[in-house]
Amino acid sequence: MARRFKKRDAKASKNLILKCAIELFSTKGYGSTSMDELAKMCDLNKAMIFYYYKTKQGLYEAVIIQILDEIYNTIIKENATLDKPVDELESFIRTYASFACSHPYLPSLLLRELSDSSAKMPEHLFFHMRKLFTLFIEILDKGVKQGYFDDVIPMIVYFMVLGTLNLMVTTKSLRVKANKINNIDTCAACNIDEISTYLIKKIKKMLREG
Amino acid sequence: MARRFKKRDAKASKNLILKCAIELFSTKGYGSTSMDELAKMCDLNKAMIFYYYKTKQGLYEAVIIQILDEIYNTIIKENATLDKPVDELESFIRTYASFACSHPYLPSLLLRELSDSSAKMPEHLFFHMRKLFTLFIEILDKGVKQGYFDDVIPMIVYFMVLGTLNLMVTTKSLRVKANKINNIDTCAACNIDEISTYLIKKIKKMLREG
Amino acid sequence: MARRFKKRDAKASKNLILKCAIELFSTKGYGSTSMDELAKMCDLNKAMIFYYYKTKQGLYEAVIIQILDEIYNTIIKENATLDKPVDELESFIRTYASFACSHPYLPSLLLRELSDSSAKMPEHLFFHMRKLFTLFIEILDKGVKQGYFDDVIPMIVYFMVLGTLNLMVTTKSLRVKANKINNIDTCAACNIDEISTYLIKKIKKMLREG
Amino acid sequence: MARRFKKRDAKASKNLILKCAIELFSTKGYGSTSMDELAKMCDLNKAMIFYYYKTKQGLYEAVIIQILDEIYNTIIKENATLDKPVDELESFIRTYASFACSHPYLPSLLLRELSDSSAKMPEHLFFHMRKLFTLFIEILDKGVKQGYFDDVIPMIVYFMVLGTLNLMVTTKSLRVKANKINNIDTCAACNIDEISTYLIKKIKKMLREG
DNA sequence: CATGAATGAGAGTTCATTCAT
DNA sequence: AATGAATGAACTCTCATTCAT
Repeated sequence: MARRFKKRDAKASKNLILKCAIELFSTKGYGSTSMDELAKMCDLNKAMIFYYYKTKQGLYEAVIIQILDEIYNTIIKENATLDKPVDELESFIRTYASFACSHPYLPSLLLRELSDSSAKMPEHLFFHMRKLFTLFIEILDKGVKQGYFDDVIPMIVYFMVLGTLNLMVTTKSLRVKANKINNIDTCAACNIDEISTYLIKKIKKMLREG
Repeated sequence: MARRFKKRDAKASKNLILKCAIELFSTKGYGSTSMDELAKMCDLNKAMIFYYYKTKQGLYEAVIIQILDEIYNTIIKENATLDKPVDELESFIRTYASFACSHPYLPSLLLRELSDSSAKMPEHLFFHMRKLFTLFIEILDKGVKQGYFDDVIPMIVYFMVLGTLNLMVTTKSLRVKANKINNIDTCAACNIDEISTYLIKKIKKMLREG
Repeated sequence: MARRFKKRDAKASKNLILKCAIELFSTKGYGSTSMDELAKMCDLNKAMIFYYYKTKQGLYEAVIIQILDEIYNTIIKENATLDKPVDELESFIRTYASFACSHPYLPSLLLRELSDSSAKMPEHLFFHMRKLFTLFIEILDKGVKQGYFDDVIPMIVYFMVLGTLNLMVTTKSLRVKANKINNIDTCAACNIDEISTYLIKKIKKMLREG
Repeated sequence: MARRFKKRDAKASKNLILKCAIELFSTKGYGSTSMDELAKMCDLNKAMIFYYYKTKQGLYEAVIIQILDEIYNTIIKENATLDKPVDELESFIRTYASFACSHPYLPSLLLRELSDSSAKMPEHLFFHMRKLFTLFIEILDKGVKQGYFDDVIPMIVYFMVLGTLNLMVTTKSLRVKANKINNIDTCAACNIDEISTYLIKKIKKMLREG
């Protein structure tokens, strides 16, 4: 006999919604994601979404904060064991890269959000975005003070890292396709480690003194 | 006697729609852009949009192709007068940057499109995307052959350029805001020329032999 | 072969919606009236309602204004031929009464609206309400000046007329029922003319000098 | 240790719900009142409402009965000390008026209910409505028999009293506003005693013999 | 070319109500 | 007695699109 009412595990339900929402929002974008579809995807009643997250926009913000928090915490943990800024920079890049890779939807979501009419971005969401950047700045600053780096504009360097990784991850399938058609080298076979290694090498060289 | 029907030549109407569509699609995303709004924006009947572009998706593709074509043509024209690959690279970057700046919606649209579930991207749209990249490859290749550049993975370098510029342009207002709040250096005051100059310098250094 | 698209008679459609809306709003109240039901009732697509009236609230206001206007115009026309205030008062009452009777939903709608948290009543709706009352005031004023009436507080007298007529009309079926059950005299058999006659007689007596 | 469940005695909770329900139903109408809102208003769990009153409709009926009962009992008590019908009539009017004034939501609720598609009004609710009217009839009858009143149709007189008072109370803010805008005399400054006094005087005059 | 009326499907959101605890 | 999670249906409203004129 099928039960009419699902299990009453609030945390599980709330998390399930968040998890599915991350996937949908990032693959289809905010406007093209429907709450009907989301509800069906996590096999929950549509009303539950609003029960937990009030509005679609509210859910969306929860999604972004969740992602940013995860990255931030992962990076912080990794960097705890290091002390040379060059290593910390490398760790930052590798962590972000592997995170982006294992959460392939995340970059597109961040890209989308960053490129939105950003004026109206809610404060608490904005706050989480700055946290990650501030961490990056500190690493570069330390590197400059200790003589490893020179001529640094943190914001631009930050976007060179994020922009490149995000695009490389999100365009994966596109690059494979382009490679097949035109036989142009789109780095179609590169895995994320190779990409990170190249990027790190180049960023280091670019920031080196002299 | 007032005319019931506005008399505009077809081309003007079609172009007006395209122009407004570019702005809307890039500021709000595909799903959140409504044809009603678009029609109101260009003071034309909604049915005209469908008359000219058949479907919303069709209009969207026209928008992207239009953008890519403009960039491509602009770059081609600029580069016609140059012959050193280093100069061509610089020209490519500056042209793209200033274009992105004067069409502030374009980068977000490209970011959005690139990061979409790209499998279903229509062939002819895809074709235009590759054209631009191929141009970039040729510049780098020439640079390598003539001994200016070394250890080049074109795809990654390409995304370092596009990713950085796109993000710097689209996050402008966000960066200004972050700077005011936290007093962190977000390059809030940099104009597009300064950004380009820094980027070019770093890319050159990074690709230099040795 | 059934046509997929209905006749394109804008005026007819718009009026049909208004007509049905009057009936629904007044029999079920604002909150309990659904636009789905309304659409079905006038055999039109639901979207048409919003096409013509923007929102449910907008439609509701159109309904009230429509009603008030009809009453006002009817009374004005009737009174054009009269000049003694006593006759005008009688005409006002009879016209309103017969109108209320032939539009049995109107009084309930007005009652509802009047008794709403009226602060937020839209200006143009409010305007139409005052028009009718102003007309009533003028009649009474003339009556006082010409020595027919004495000791008049127009607002209260106005509500004695409207309140009584509205209640008598809307409670018709209730009164019939109560009469059957308890054998109490609820004026169950009175028609609107008898009611008006009694009301007029009493109002006149009540306003008479001395 | 914080208690998970609030400990309120049943009666208090049940009454609280009723009290809040009266206010909501009368200010917003049946259809526009939500149980969610009601629960929030009395800081109780939504399920409790259904625990005590089974359905929304059930709660609504309880609300009306509660109101009618209060009025009835108040009037009965006041009239116990009187014996002249003229005084009883005056007492009836004053009591109802002051009650309406101190429970400003009540008249609108009664108006609403009376003007509803009254066929489906539940029997026990109907019963309470008749009780009040029967009381009024008895007063008038006595008055006729003792030669104070003449030419009386109780139902109409009843509605002249109720209709007028209800409208005067519910339109208070509206009348103030209209007075400010148009400078027409809407009795905006009258208090309930002045209104009652005028109404009583007029009703008496109107029912007087001759 | 151009218009406005018409459409069906689906959007986000709220509803009254029920159940497990 | 009391709670919060869960539900399905209904809600207002918007969508892309089509047709008659």
